[in-house]
Amino acid sequence: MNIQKLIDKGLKLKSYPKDSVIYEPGMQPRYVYFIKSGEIRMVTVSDEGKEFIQGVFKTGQYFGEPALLINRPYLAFTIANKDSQIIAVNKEDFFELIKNEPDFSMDLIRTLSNRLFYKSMMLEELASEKADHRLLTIINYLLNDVAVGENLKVTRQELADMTGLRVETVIRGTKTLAEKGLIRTIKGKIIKV
Amino acid sequence: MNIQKLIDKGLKLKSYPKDSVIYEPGMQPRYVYFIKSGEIRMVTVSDEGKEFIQGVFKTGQYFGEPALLINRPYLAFTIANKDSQIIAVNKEDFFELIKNEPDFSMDLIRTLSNRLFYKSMMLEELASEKADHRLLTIINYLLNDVAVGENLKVTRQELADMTGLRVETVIRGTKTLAEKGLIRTIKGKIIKV
DNA sequence: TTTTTAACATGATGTAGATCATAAATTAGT
DNA sequence: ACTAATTTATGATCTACATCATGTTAAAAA
Repeated sequence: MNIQKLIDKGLKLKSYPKDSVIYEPGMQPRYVYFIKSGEIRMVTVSDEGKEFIQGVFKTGQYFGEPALLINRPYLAFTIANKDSQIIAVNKEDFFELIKNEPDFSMDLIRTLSNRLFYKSMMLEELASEKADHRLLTIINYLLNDVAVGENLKVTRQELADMTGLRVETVIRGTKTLAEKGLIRTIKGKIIKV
Repeated sequence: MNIQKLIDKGLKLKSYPKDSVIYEPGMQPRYVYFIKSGEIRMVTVSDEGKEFIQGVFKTGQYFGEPALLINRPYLAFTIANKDSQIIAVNKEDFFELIKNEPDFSMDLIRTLSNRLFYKSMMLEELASEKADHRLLTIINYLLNDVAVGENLKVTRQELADMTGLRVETVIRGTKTLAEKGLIRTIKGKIIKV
C-alpha cells in the first residue's frame, strides 16, 4: 500500500514516541494502522507478566486489521519500538480500500497468508519441539532477511520472547547450536553464512 | 463460497475416504481445496511423531490457500477425518475467483483473519501459559460453537493435540478445572452451561 | 575516559508436565 | 449381549527447562 496516497487523501499522521502504546488488549478495534516510519511490536502479556512477541511491523507495513475485520477486541498490545509515524485508517475507509483498490485487496490477502504461515510454523514449534529446535527455527527464519556476512540484530531476550523460552535457555541454546555448527556466531552475534 | 457454483463451472469432485491424505508437508501447492462434504484435519507432525492440530475444516470451508498464495511448500498434512468430497481449484481459477468475485475476496480476508486470531490466541497460550490455563482457553473457544446443554464432541487426545499437551495432562487438567467449577462435566463429557 | 546500563554468561536447584505402566469405563462393532 | 477397541483414569518416576543467584562483557551515556 502506498502510504503517500493515504496522506494525499487527507488522512493525518500521528507520532508515537518510542515505547508508547498504540492499542491495548480488550480495546474495541476502530482503525487499521499504516506505518509511515518507525517500528512497532505486537505483544501479548501473560498474567505473570511474560511477554510474547506476536509480530514486528516496519515502515510500509500495516497492522490491526484482523481484529477490525472480525470485530473482536484486540488480544495484544502494540508498542512503538522506535519513534514512529502512523496513519490510522478508520473502518469505512479501510473497507473502501479493499473494495476499490484490487491491488490492495490482493496485497492484504498475501500479507495475511504470510503471517498465517509464520504463526503455523511457530505453533508447531511451541507445541512439539524442544528448546534448541525452536531456536534454530526462528533464527533461520529471521536470517532470511539478512545479507550474507551480516548479523542478526536481535537480542537473546527478543529471541526468548518470540519462542516462549527464557533468556538463559536461549543463551545456552545458541551456544549449543554454534558448537554443533548449525549456526555461526562471532562474539555472540549470529551471522548469516 | 458457493460450492455448487464451482461444480456448475465443471470442476470435478473427488472423494477421499476417512484417514486418506490430501496433501503432505513439502509438497508444492497447486490447488485450493473446497469441502463439499466431510471433515478435514490439518496437522503438523514433529520428528518424534507428535501430532499438532493446526485446524479442522468442515463442509463449506476451504483450505490450503496460504501456501498457494505465498508460493511455499506445505507445512502440514491434511487428512480426512471422515469420508469427504472435495473440489480442488487450481491456481488460475482461484485467482480468477479472487479477482472477479468481490464477495469471495472479502470472505477470504475474513476467513484468514479468523484463523490468524485463533493462532495468535494459541501462540500466546503455548508460549506463556501453563497446562490448565491452555486447556480452559481452547475448551471455551470450542464451546462457542456448542448449544447450551450440549457437550463437546472432542476427545482428550484431540484436546492434547490442539494444545501441545499430553493426554494424561489433559485428563488431569479437565478434572481440576471441573473441581474448580471452571467447566461443567457429566460422565467425563464437557458440557456447555 | 569513566561511569552506567544493557546484554551475555554460567552454575545450582526446583518443578510442571512428560513418560511409563497399568487398569477401569465407555463406545463401537459383530 | 458380547467382544474388541477406544477413551478415560490414576499412580510413580524422570527430565527439560524455569528459576534463582551472581558475575562478566559490551555498548551507551556522561
